[in-house]
Amino acid sequence: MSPIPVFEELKARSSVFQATDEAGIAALLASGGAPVYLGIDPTAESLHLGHLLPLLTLRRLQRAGNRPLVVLGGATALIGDPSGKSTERVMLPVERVELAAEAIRNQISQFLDFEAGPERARILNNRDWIAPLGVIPFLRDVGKHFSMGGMLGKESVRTRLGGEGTGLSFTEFSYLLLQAYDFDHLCRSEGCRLQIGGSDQWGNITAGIELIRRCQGLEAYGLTLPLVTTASGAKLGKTEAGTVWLDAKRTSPYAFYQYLLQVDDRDVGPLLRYFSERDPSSIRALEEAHARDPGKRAAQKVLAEELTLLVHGSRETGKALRVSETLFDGRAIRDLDAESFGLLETALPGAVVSATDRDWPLVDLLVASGLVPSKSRARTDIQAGAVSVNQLRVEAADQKISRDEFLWGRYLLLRHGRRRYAWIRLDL
RNA sequence: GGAGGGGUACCCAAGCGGCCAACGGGGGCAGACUGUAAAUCUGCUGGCUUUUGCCUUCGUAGGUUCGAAUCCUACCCCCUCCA
Repeated sequence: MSPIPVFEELKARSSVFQATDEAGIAALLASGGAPVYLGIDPTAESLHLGHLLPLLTLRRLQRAGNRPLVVLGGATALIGDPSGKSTERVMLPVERVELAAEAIRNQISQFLDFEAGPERARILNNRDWIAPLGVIPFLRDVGKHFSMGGMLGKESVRTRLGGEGTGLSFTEFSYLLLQAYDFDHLCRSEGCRLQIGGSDQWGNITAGIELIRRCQGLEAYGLTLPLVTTASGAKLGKTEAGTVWLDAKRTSPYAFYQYLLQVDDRDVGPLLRYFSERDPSSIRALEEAHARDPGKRAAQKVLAEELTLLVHGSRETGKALRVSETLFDGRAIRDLDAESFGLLETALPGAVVSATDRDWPLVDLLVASGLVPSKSRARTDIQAGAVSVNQLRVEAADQKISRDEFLWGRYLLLRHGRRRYAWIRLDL
């Protein structure tokens, strides 16, 4: 167990954004075996970096002896949470939500312990108790406890009704009731008194607390975690190129590792505190080392390695590390052997070309490798000096690549910009 | 329901008959400098293409015109004020 109370630890890690009753929560968590509820709506078939803080916090709470209850929103994902959204959402098909729920269930499993005794984790699906509800009982038993005034006062509703947005449908407006009902349900069935969630969940969480007080006369608690953003203001894991997913098929372990390795100096300290397993004093030491010699990226390396290990396991992490060293530690690619290059092939995007041709226009190879979307873009970029082949910059847009430029008779290493690499393999 | 204002590329925002694929800013991409960082400076930024050019875009649908994002008509949506 932690040498300091777990709630204090969360605060030390800046992981507490809002809490309904700090003393009450601290006492509940210290008492041991307290069920803690975290809801995740399955809106995509993978979790992404943004889900990590709530999950890892739940994991910390479990290690401190509490019992995680993860609720997959099989029902709520069909309604759509307006919290934090400026426009009405497109409704998801039922099948998509079901697939997503299954996929996410598997991902969550790797973060929590399902074997332990009283604190063993459980994953539930709110479809199981919401779907059977009839409209009339729901409106009478749940709806009656909500005042329009209170609901209209919620931040998520006000921003949608107030501004220039697209307004808010009744469907999304009623989301709050469902999540509140979930908490009430878990309180009855599992004795759960604490819900955690992202900072945008505050309104939903407090609604549940209120419902529990009215229906059961019990006091329940809520805790929100900060929205993790980067120094440039973006949400962590959201880039122009897309989302950083936890699913290796969507974001390769190498890409995942690289994303974290490239984190802004200003962000790395806070991110370590949020995510690292290391204790606060060791994190502080790391930050100091990083401040002395930021070029080494000691802090980023720890962050990237630790999280890649957690999400993708040691095998993939080792691979991501080796590939990163090969590509960025300034060694000549020719000094490698074909076997080592084969490792790059498994980590980077690339393409296989038929050996029947004698030579290939570079623009075609760039398009085939996925580094650029079109030939015209490839030409533009070559002329801007953005492209190199086997670590040599190419300046001529009509450059052709001949067979003997392939290393070991079959591999070509393409680079676009400073850090995007791809391979071309000759199909022998 | 009435009066007015507005819908322009990823976002904001100019343009208001030809010189408009459309000023400017942001974002993004790339180059220089660095540390695979930040800041700064520079270039590019609708798509395709053998760079000659072709195709698509200024809320939607029509119309006027040699020619429209710019004018006309209808429709849809948003904002402000009045009821």
